[in-house]
Amino acid sequence: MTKFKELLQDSFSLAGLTEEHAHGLSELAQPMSLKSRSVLFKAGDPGNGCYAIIEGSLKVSVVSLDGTEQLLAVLGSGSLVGEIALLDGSERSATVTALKPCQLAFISKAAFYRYADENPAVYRHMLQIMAKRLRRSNDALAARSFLPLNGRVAQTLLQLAETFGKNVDNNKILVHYKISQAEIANMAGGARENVSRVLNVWKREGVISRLSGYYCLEKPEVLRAAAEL
Amino acid sequence: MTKFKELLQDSFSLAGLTEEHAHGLSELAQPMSLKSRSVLFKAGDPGNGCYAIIEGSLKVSVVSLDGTEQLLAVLGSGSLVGEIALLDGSERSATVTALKPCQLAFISKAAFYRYADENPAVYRHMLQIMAKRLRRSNDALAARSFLPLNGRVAQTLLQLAETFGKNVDNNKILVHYKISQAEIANMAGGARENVSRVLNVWKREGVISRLSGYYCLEKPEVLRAAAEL
DNA sequence: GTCATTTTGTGACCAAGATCACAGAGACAT
DNA sequence: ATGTCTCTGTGATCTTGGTCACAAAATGAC
Repeated sequence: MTKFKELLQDSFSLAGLTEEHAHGLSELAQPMSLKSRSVLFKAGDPGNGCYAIIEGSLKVSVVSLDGTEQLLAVLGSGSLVGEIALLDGSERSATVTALKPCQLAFISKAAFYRYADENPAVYRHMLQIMAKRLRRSNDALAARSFLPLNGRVAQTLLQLAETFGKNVDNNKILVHYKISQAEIANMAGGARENVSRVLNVWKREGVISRLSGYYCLEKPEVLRAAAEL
Repeated sequence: MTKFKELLQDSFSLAGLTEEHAHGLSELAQPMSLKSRSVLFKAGDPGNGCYAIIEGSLKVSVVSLDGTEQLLAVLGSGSLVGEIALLDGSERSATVTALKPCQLAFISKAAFYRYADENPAVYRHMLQIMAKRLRRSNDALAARSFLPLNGRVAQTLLQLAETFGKNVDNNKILVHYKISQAEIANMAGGARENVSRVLNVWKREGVISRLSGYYCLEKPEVLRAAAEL
């Protein structure tokens, strides 16, 4: 078996599928890679398949007329992107851009349905993923209307921790991913300057710290409290 | 066949399933009804199934600690509610309350999966619904960060028009659903007073009007322009 | 009808956060 | 090391929209 297929299988397993289905799907997928900063697709493009992230990370965002962007998610290996258009047959709903060099696996619409029809577990799994996404999206929306900026920043940090966090010590979480304030601001929906202020208050209070460029959540419970609806 | 099952079948057909599957599912569903203003379930409750709306309407909302609520959607007959918890096996993600007396059909988790495993078309259909929901949720989030209040109100009106609108004349849309400013404000994410101001500006400009309690979108294109990201 | 309750309209004020304007720090290429 | 970027911190405004406070309408109950 090729290296690619092994990785792909791992990726699907990670995402919660059985060994067997991960293998089956990996047979149907097209390997491809993407340079950092390049765009996988833009909102409005036609969409005829989805991608599994084998390695690397990318961002899902919506860009407004004046060029400001709202990040919907930052995804790492083991995640799926581009499912929405695959599933409802409409155009791509957001823009996806590589943040780091990526190894992807493209699964065409036809291949997906062909395989899933034979293996309903794949459908169940996909539905589960969609449910999680919807849950998160609704949470973000609720946060936008209930939480002040610091709460939204807390939420964003916790979300990043979910995807990129490594537990260290007693419930301290190291976010193993280089991220700028500007990006956090785009996710939290606030101005970069104000995010900076919020972050500094927490840094002074020892709630978070920066270790060689990575954020470390020293007291996640404080953040969780701030993000409470 | 009972009246209930007929209605249910219609409901599922409306939602895009074939006659045959609508019939199959209707066999598995439990009829139930709900008085106006009563709560179907609350965020945090355990969830073991979903509901199809045969008749009536209800709202999906998230309530904050201090009691203010954010409406995620207002759903009418032919829609499905409560799928998220059904699909990811977690607790209910939002609170659902009847706005008008409702006829519902409860589909248990077990019944759903039993039937869907035999009929993959049901899975495909469900995925399509989820994709649409996710799309809308993401749009709302983007609107929250890009659009000023009037844009969000415009978006809300157009969304209501999608669910409850009847086309009349040349592209005028009558929203056949009684809704208060307070509810519009909760959907758009703004204070009721300011929504009132926005609405009045449009009323004066002839963009919208009220016909015996119902809003009528006289110039939907103006609203669409205002809601443009 | 008449009274009560819920919606709606509008002004005056206030506050959270956006925007502007820089200065200092790091990163990294040559 | 030196210069060029891109990131970060912080103060000083400015603006949107939230909050408060009512009055006027509309709706419903009896």
